[in-house]
Amino acid sequence: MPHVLEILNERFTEAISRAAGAAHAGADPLLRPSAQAKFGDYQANAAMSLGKQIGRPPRELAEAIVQSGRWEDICQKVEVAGPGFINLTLRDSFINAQLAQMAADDGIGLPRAKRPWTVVVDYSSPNVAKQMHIGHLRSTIIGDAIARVLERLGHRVIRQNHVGDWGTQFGMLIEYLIETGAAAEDELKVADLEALYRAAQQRYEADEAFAAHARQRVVDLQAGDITAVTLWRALVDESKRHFEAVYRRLGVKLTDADIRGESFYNDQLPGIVNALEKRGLLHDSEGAKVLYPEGFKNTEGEPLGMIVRKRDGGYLYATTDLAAAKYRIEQLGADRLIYVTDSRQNQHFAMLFQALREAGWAPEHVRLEHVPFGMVLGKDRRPLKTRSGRNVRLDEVLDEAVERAGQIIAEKNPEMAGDWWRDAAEAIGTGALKYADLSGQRIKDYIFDWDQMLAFDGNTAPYLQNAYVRIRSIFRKGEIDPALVDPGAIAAEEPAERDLALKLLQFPEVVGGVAETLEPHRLCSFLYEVATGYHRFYENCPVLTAGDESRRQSRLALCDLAARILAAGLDLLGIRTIEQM
RNA sequence: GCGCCCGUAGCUCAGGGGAUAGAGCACCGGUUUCCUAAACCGGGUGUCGGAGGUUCGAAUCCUCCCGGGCGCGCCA
Repeated sequence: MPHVLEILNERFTEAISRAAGAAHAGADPLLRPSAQAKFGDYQANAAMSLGKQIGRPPRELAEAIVQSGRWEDICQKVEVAGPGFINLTLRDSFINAQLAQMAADDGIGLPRAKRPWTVVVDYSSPNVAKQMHIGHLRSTIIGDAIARVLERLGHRVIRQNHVGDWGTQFGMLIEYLIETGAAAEDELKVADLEALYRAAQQRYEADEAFAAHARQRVVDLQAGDITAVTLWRALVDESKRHFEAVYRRLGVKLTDADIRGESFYNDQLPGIVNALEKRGLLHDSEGAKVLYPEGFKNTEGEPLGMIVRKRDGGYLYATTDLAAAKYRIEQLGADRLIYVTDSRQNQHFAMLFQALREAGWAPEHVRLEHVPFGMVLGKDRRPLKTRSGRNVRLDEVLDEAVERAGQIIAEKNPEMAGDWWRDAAEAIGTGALKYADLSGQRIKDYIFDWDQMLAFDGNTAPYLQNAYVRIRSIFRKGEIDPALVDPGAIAAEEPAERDLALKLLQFPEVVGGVAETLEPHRLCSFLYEVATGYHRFYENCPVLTAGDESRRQSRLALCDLAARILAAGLDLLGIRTIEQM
């Protein structure tokens, strides 16, 4: 089912090629929702630039486009205004028909990709033997939303959680576990991974003999020594349980099956270096093997390189990233690679992508995309830390979010109690936390502010959840089963109804935009507009007491469609809706 | 030094070639015999960091500058 914008686009493309010549059949009509109500519902801005291009007065060209087009069935008014704007007012019957189609569709008008991509989304990527902290929040939340959106549009999404499960730090951890006797227990239980890490690190720094043993453990581990490997695996498993618990609470779709850590690529690394060497891409620099992707310069204006093998023969993250990308393209069949990491890694990914092209591992048709995001800052505009200067743990953040949400709803709706209250607190608390992260342009740093994210006014999750709750409340009160509402009954009459209807019809194009730009905040802005539109409708248009029955049915159907879009949109963001709050 | 990113209302943020730059918060004032007032309505905010340039048209694109953040070979 083509959505409104697609239909308009098609009509305009036709009209333009008729009015301006077939040579301009490909010209973008530049359709936008109108800036102001008096300019209609949509406006097409192509005549101005196109007129200039082909040497015709823009207004005249606009008139010609209007004359050449077919509008009667979809527009009640098409007029040229100002220097050459074409303002469209959609026909109510067209709006209603589109709404009916959308409402009758289980997918609420979201198209399924005709040629699905295989997309690998790399996100979250916490470190084994460390607690997940605030630094993992954005990648986890943004990555999950992106994966959900692509999945919903019918693409084959492969989540990859590239956990840090390898490296020299495991030597000290293993040595510490042995030294303290924890290793001797039947089942390794690490109450606090962070504490373990710190304790081991302290020993490492304070005791030279311990450090020497730890370094030996690294060698043992790499050599496959049974004791070292067993303890390493225990640490990994323990960490996975911790990750899993956080993901479940956060409502993030990552599971154990999505974890493919750095260690997975270990035995591929020598092959990677060999292959690069064979292609003549590597240079020797003080004993290290270095690849110089074209177009990168260092301080002195000399080529900037990526070290793929250290002087001592060890490998680095660049090597692992190359191996992982190659694996994703060749083994997983990916034609779109998405990396959700903080913006500081911009250059690293630019170089990585260039290297992948030069090595021939990423053919031209494979899209390589880094999805960078800014930092989480405190109100003081400094990176968020605890009072003692440590990273804020994610489980602590979640606890606080839920607790604060619980207090707020207890205050606003004292009748809620028990499981209802607890469930609502979870949904609102975690929803607020996630939405705050998703609703701004992801490239910017964002200021972490509990009061703001949990506010019931403004562009927040609770506001959206409340709009949904108010709709559901109507159906409860009227004892009406939404499944029995007739999608064809919608007849938007009042301005508030019409505004809401037009907004709802934009859902498919907005979701499509997110899939293209990988910017979830566009969906947030849209949902916020849906919610404000709904609240306005709610104030102006009684539903249950609408008077005549067909109007009542129409409004019920509009309510249900709005509820479904709010719920579906929030679900794409990984945020739950609830029945009461 | 080189590179990347950011700079929009007092605060938090949308808007990324189109008409008079928008929300929320905060501040003031309204609205409830009526489906959740957890809402809605009204009131006013701006050298869009600055200067040039491109364009019929610039917050948006280009150049330079200022301010802030981050990154620049054996960590990830």
